[in-house]
Amino acid sequence: MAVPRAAKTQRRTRIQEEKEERILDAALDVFSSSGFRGTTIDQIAEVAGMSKPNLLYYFRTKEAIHRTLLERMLFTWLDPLQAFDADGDPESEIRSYIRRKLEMSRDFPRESRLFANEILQGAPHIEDELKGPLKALVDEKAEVIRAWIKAGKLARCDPYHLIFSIWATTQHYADFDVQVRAVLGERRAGEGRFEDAARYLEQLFMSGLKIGIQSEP
Amino acid sequence: MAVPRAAKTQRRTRIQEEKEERILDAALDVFSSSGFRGTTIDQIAEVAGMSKPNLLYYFRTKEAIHRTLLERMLFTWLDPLQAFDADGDPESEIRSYIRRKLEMSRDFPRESRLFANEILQGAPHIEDELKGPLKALVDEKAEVIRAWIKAGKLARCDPYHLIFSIWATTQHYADFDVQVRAVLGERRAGEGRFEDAARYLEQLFMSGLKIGIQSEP
DNA sequence: TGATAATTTGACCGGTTGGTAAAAACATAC
DNA sequence: GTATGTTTTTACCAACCGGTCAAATTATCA
Repeated sequence: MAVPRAAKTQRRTRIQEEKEERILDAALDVFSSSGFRGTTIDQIAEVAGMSKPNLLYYFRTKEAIHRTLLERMLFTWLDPLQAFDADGDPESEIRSYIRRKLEMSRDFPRESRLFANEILQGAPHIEDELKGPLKALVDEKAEVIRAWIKAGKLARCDPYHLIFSIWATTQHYADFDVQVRAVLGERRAGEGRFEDAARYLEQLFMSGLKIGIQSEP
Repeated sequence: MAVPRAAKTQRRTRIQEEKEERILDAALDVFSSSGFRGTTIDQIAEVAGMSKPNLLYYFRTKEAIHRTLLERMLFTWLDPLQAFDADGDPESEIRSYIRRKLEMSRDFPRESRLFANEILQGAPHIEDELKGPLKALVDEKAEVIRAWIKAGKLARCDPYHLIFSIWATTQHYADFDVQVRAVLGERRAGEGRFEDAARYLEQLFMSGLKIGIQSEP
């Protein structure tokens, strides 16, 4: 009897781990650029270099692959915001948050697009995660920001929209990559665009929030 | 002989115009939330309240509907940037550009999501539009911004990334609407969120670009 | 080595999908 | 009325899609 995913040995074999990883990597490729419904198992199988039934031996359904990817992604997604430290000072905390998020757009664009796709379609698979853990985390960090404002370390502003604007501007470079490249043209669309973006965003947010500037009482 | 779309009369009849409009509206609904491949003709037909073959009498293929929507959308999409006036002053021009883009996110979220979907999938249908007309327009406006900076009316910054950041922050409220609502919670997710966003973004960009502030020579 | 379990394959299935054909139903002009 | 052109419907098809099954192949280990 061939029960998938090694029910007998319980411990996953080397070959299982490798194949599952290859499948998830291929699936991330396809899902992130075609969305859930736009992706076929055959496409994933082809990218992963195996037959469809073989792939389905490791993941029983298309949904199972997608679910696994979303779970992994959400975890790393919340990570930078977790690191936001109430005891740090606003300047370095916000600055490094922006930098980290931008690095994620540069290094994990597929994950960003997978997330964007999911949200665009109305977040059918992760609505609970958004309303639960994500909201809780943002609420917590918004409170931190509010405290900084009260302490006069930051310009008065809506903490939620501040967070939204950091998400939007940084993820833009992953999600709208094609557009960014098209507009910048070949000459400026190299890897340097991320450093340019970092410089610009730092300036925008730092002086936009009047961090380190004591003008206007 | 029944040639679709009135080849004989040449002029489109009232009934044709109405039906085509209904189809496009329904298609915008479905395409914007499911992407091209994720959308079925049957879904569009059902939302439009007609049978699939009847729908295909007005648009011969799924692609034809999609193409029509994208063309229309691109036109209105570039409109606010067109309005960017070199002879105006930076403060009011940028301020009103942000306001307009945000209004578009509020009033035409489906169009925004249609565009986002297309870009996410690598812009297969509009790559030429991006590299041609869009790039040309942005190049032109970037030059305007550069001139403002040279004239000391604006903080020194990369004009392209300035434009990107306005796109990103404003469109975020349409494309990531589900997430925004989830995070804000029921209490704050009403229509007022757009006014909050407008206030916040105005502050961010106005003081971020040091418009009207003469600190630091 | 052989026995046993894990992996891979090819053939297949029912449902869906984009799209067609032809004729029925409807509108319009004379 | 009838003739002509337009719109809608019914029935259909071939390709595709997610997933199953049983048999064949390969790895593991006593």
